[in-house]
Amino acid sequence: MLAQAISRLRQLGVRITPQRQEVLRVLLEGKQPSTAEEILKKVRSRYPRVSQDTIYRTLATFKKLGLVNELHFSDRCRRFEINIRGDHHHHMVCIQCGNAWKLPDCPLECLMRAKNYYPDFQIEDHSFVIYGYCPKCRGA
Amino acid sequence: MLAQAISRLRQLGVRITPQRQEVLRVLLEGKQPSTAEEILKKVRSRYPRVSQDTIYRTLATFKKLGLVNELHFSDRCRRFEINIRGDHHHHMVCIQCGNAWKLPDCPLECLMRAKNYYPDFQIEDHSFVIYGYCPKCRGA
DNA sequence: GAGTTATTCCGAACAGCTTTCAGTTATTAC
DNA sequence: GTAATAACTGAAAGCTGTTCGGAATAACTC
Repeated sequence: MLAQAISRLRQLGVRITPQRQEVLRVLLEGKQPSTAEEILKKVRSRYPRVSQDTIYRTLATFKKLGLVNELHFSDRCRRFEINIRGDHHHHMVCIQCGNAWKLPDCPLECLMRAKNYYPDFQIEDHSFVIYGYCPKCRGA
Repeated sequence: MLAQAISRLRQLGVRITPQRQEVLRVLLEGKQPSTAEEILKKVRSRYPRVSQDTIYRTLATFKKLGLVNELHFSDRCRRFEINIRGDHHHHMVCIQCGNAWKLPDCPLECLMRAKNYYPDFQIEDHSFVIYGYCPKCRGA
């Protein structure tokens, strides 16, 4: 998985630095979409001197290459998630703890209806997010 | 419309200040969900001394009272929209110019499927956004 | 293994938003 | 009306997530 991603980077003519490898590793391991800060923390547990803007720049690079998706939930920070081919999905997000779960499917019907309704709009992307309280945070 | 909203504020025990009335007016006039900065600019054209934090505070108050919806598109700032009863809707947003259009419907099916899939998650809200290029920005 | 050039690190800047606090004002009680 | 008071406002400072500029470093090319 990591090896795959790295060879993909190499193909794309991007330098493979230890920092980038580590960011990739963290993204692949992370089960939740992560904020830059979370990623930084994890990367620093191995490479303590990595600066936060290396993280931001790396994520920007990966995003441009399509290796990573950038997500915006209802808080102020961006989250990043590895983009695995054929794994298009949406999220259910806990307002309390910020954790996210994959939704079982995608509102395709709605997307098609919108397409018919606004035929001249050139659709590029879409997002569906459900907000609420996860089982753990419900009681607390 | 404005009078309605104001009487609703009064019912809720919130003070009716000129600043708040003006924010309401701007929101009711605005056809697009607006950023705090846009709202501030418009409010200042009548009340030049209004501070930005009054805008933020007012919007937070209105949101708490359910008078206003907060939206998150793919950029980093929040947008606000007047919440008219019975007018639940989602948005189609132009990546270029930032304008937004109301979608004809809501991905209810998808929401229900998610509900069945994660029965212990307490759903509070949801958002569906379509991104792309509007007819005007397509060519440019 | 030397050169080149992208990438990294660091400090500081920036944008959007929030807090604090002193002063003002819309509302309530008289 | 008038006074009391709790809610509100404006100004400035502060916070958080993100980006920039430039010198130093190190990955890739030959």
